[in-house]
Amino acid sequence: MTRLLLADDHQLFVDGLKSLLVDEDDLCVVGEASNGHEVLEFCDREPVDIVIMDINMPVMDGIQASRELSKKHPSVKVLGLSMYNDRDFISDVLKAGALGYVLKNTGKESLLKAIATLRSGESYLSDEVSKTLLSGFIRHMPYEQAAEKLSDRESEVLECIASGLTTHEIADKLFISKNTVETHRKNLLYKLRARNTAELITNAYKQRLIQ
Amino acid sequence: MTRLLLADDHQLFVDGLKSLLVDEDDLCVVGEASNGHEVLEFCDREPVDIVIMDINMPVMDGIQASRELSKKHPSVKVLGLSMYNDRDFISDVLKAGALGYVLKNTGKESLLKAIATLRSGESYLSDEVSKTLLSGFIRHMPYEQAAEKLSDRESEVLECIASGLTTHEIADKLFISKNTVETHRKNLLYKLRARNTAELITNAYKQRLIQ
DNA sequence: TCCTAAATCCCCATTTTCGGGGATGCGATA
DNA sequence: TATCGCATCCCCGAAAATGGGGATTTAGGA
Repeated sequence: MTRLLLADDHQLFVDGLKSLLVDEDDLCVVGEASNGHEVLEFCDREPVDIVIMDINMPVMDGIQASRELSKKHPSVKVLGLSMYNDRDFISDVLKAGALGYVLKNTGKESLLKAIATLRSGESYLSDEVSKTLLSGFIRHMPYEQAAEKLSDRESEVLECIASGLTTHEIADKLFISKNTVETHRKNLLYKLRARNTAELITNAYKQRLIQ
Repeated sequence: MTRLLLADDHQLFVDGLKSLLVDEDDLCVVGEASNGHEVLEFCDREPVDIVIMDINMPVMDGIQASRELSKKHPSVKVLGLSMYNDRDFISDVLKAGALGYVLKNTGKESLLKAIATLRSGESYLSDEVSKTLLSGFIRHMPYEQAAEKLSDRESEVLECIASGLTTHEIADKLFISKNTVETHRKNLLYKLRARNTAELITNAYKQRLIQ
């Protein structure tokens, strides 16, 4: 009997999944969570085999939750669930410790297969997902390593830029010189491979660095 | 017996809903669709009482589908379903002809209530949703009328800006003078209430005008 | 200890945006 | 018909961003 924890901030989706899984007699939904914190709390209290975790959740998202979980409860397996078939995104999820990733637009069979595979200790990626990952690795190898993480300060500056502040205004707000802000801006443009502010913001959104 | 058509591009969600609704003996899921076109096609073929329609779908989204449906099949009632509790968004859905709107993060009960209410010919908005709508109308009245729709050309220019093209490059791409692009850019800044390109792109993302 | 990354600061030339102004033609619609 | 929105085009000056260059300090890891 596999003990499942369902984590999704959309109650309706959780209800649907539960009702979908209740027919399977080797599966048992032992709990629900609507954010990452609740997942961690639940796993502290009760034994769980697999967490079926939506990635986009408020308070603490699925990626952060997977990271924490793999530290505190390495025996708990995480199956990532999301609508996004995006290379960087999937890559983040797997790096965070998830053993599997399933798109929300796949069917019941795929989900059951993923659960069974994870249960046996192997990892599971649906066909579409593994295709996306592979194509990414092949095409964007030089791009990949350059997609460095932003420093805290850079993220802060990025947010300010996105909200429409000019370099000078950001300098005032953060109590630094405008030259410093200019440097951060330059580094952001370089790191996000953008030619100007517009592309910077677009890429930031696509790479989920803001919002 | 109420005939339901489920429209959502996430097969897993559809499967979940179906399994959730199968217990209700006054409800009957007569079909599924994964985009707006399929909804219209299905309604051309078979009688449907209520379409439970995800708003964010590829090919033809729920808003467009609702609009078409209210022309061609006014008897078919639409229950909008989405994760977004956003005033403008909900308003668009209702304007498109949907009789109800339910958030995906509400529970089974809320959905059943919505179906029953729509069945009786009344409209249904969950508590959260109606709160959002009302607060919006009260707070943003002057803002509201100014949130005009963008023209086709403006949207096109917006996309170009977002992808990092300069005014000159956009002019070349669209075979117009750069003065024209400048004018469009100015109008975009005005319409989206942005002070500069960065805020323009940010607001465009927030108002779902791109991506 | 040495090395590196991050954060801070500075200068300068070129390009682009921003925010005013104004103008024409066209098609819809009131 | 007359107005209105849309798309097109034009000019200009001030402000900001862009893209080079260079620099110091501090904190942390190898």
